[in-house]
Formats: sequence, C-alpha cells, structure tokens
Amino acid sequence: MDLLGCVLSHDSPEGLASGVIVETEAYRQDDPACHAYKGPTMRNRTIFGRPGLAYVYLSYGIHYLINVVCEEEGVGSAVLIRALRPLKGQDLMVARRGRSENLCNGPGRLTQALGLDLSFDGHDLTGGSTPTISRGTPCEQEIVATTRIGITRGTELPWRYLLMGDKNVSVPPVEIYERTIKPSSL
DNA sequence: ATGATGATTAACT
DNA sequence: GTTAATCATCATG
Repeated sequence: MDLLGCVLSHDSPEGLASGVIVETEAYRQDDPACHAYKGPTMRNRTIFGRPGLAYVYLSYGIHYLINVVCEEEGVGSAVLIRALRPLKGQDLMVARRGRSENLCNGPGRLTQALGLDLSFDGHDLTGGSTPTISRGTPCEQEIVATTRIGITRGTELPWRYLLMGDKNVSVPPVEIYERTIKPSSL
C-alpha cells in the first residue's frame, strides 16, 4: 500500500518512461496464491531476497509481471504492480504497446510500456540504476482495499489496493473492504 | 523427456 | 461472455 503514489521509472537506451503507481496487490508467504507458498524454486528465488528488489516473471508465456520484494531476506513476500498513471515518455509507451489506449492499466501492459523483462529480475529498485522506484508527490486520493484479480486461490483476501477513481486502474473494485488516506510522509 | 500450469491480454461472437 | 496465444517453470517418468 505504501507503493501507491510512488513513481516507477525506467530510463532505457530508447528513452525515459515513468508512471505513478495506482494499483497494487500484496502476496505473502503463507498465502496460497503467492508464488513463495510452496517454498523457494528457481523461478521465485528473488521473492525471498531483500526488500526493494524487483521480482519479475513471465506469465502465460506472454506477459512480464513486476513485483517489489517487501519483506526481509528469507521471507517470500512481494507486491505486484498492477497499474500506472503514465507520467513521462508516453510517446515511447505508445510505440512499445502499439496503441495509444490502455498503456499502463494492467500488470502485463505496464511492463511492456516501460520495456521491462526477465533481465530485470533481481534488480535493486531502490538503487541508483534504472529502473527505479521513487517517492512521488503526496497523493490526496483515497486508497481502497478490495479483492485480488486473476488468481485461483486466496481470492477472498482483500489485498488489492488502488487509488479510488483513478482512470488507470485495471479493473474497478466490486466490493470495498477498507478506505484510507495515505500519510504524506511517503 | 513430456505434460500441466498460470498474479494476462486482445480479439472475437 | 468466450477463447486463443504462448513459454518458462515445475512435477513426474
């Protein structure tokens, strides 16, 4: 939830592209929907790494999804970035996506728009090198918690967080479990 | 070596 | 609303 309002940016050789994070989903080790649920494997090893690392994997053979590792080393927990509000480099996003609509309103879409792939698995997002996550301007939008999407287990856990009313959210919430205003400290 | 699976998307009917 | 696309990874033999 702390990631909402932060800025994910990637400065590739093609140019800079960035966006404000408007939708996330949390996954914990004791959660049956989490990749770390069954223990470490070759694919999910970076989810057990230290906080701030990017856990990137290929979904359905087509899409790259990016997570931010959030618990201490040895604990398999991460937050999936599901949607961005485009900030910079929209021309580049349009070129990469091959369309001018739906640039970043989905986990597979935003990675394509920013040019992220498996080579960034294990990358430190808090370090100096691209891609990085930085604190954005304080957001006044209301944060709501709802159920997660696209999974077959743990569907009742209200661990999807989004900025209410943002047009870039991938799917509007069906049921809202909690409303909060983000502290401006982040 | 082979078969099943999936935290998705886009293009259909 | 339904479905095909497509492949790294993992569980089995």
